[in-house]
Amino acid sequence: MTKWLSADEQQSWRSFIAAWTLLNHQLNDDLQSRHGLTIADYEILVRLSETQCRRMRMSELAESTLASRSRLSHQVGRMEAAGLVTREECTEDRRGSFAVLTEAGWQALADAAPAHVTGVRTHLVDVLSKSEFKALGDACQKITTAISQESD
Amino acid sequence: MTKWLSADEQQSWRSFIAAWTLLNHQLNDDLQSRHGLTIADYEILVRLSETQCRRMRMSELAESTLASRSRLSHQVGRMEAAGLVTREECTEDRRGSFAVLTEAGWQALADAAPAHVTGVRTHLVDVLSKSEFKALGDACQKITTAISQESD
DNA sequence: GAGGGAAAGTACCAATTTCAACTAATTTAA
DNA sequence: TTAAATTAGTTGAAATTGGTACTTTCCCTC
Repeated sequence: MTKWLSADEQQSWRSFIAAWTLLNHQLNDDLQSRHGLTIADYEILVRLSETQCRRMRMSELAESTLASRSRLSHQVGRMEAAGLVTREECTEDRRGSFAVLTEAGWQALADAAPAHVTGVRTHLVDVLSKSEFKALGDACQKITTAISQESD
Repeated sequence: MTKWLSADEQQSWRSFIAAWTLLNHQLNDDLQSRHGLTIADYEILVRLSETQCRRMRMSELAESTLASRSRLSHQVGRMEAAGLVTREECTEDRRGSFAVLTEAGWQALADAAPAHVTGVRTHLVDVLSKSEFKALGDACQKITTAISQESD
C-alpha cells in the first residue's frame, strides 16, 4: 500500500520545487539581461576559472555541471562561437579534448560575477539565518549523496 | 565591494543545485520509463485532479505550475493529443479556456501516483529525518516568499 | 601485437522550451 | 459608447535539450 505524503510533506516538497524554479529563473534573468550569459554559461566559466590552466576535459566538465555529454558539447559549441572558450585537443589521450577559457571568457566572468554573487545573496543566503542556510545545504547534501550512491 | 561566498556557503549553494537536478532527473526518468509521463505532465494531472470539477483555467494552471503561458499551452496541447486532457471553452470569459481532465488522464494519474510518491519518499523524504525535512521545507518556503514579494 | 570491449566526444534527429507576434475578448475611462 | 489599454490564450519560428548512433582512440587480455 502506498504511503501518501502528508499535507506538511506535500507542502515542503512543493516549496522545494518552487524555490529552485523561482531562484533559477531569477538568477538566470538577471545574468542574461545584465551580462548576456545564461546560468549554464556562468557555471562553465566558473569551473574553468577554478582550474590551474583554465582548462578542463569535456567529460569532467560535464560531470561537474551535471550535464549530459551531448548537452555540454552543444553548450561549449555555443560558447566557443561567442568567443568565451576554445577547444584544444588533448595530446595524452587523443580521443579527448579540452575546453579552455579565453581571455574574453575570463573577462566575461569577472564582469558578471559580482552581480551574480550579490543575486545569490539577495535571493538565497540573506533570506535565511546562518543555521537555516546550513540546514538547507546539509539536507541537500544528503539528498545528492543518496541518489548518487544508489545509481551504482 | 562584492561580498563573495565563503567555502561553506558555496558548498551549500552547489548542493542545492545538485539536489534539485538529480532529484528531478531521477523522478522524471522513473515516471517516464514506467508510465510514459513527464514530471510536467504529472504536475498538471495532479493540479487538475485536486479541483472540484477536474478542470482549471489555463492561466491558473500556468501560475500554479510556475510555467509560462506559452509553455503551458504547448504542454496541454501535447497532453490533449495523448488523450489525458481536453480543452473546454469558458462561457463566463470567452477569451479563456479550461483544461479538463479526461477519464484516461485520471486513470493515468491513478496508475502513476503510487510509484511516483514512493520515489519522492525514497529519494527525498526518507533520506532525511523529520526535522531535517521540515527545515528544508521551511527554508524553501522563505526563499519563494522572498522572491515572489520582491517582484511586486 | 591483434582483437574485442570500453571510453571520449561529436553529430544528427526528435522533443521541449522560449520568445515575440498575434487574435479575440474584456475592462477602463473619457 | 467607443477608443485605448489589458488580459487570456495560441501560434510559429528559433534556441535548447536529450537520445542514440557513430568515429576515433585507448585499454586489456590472450
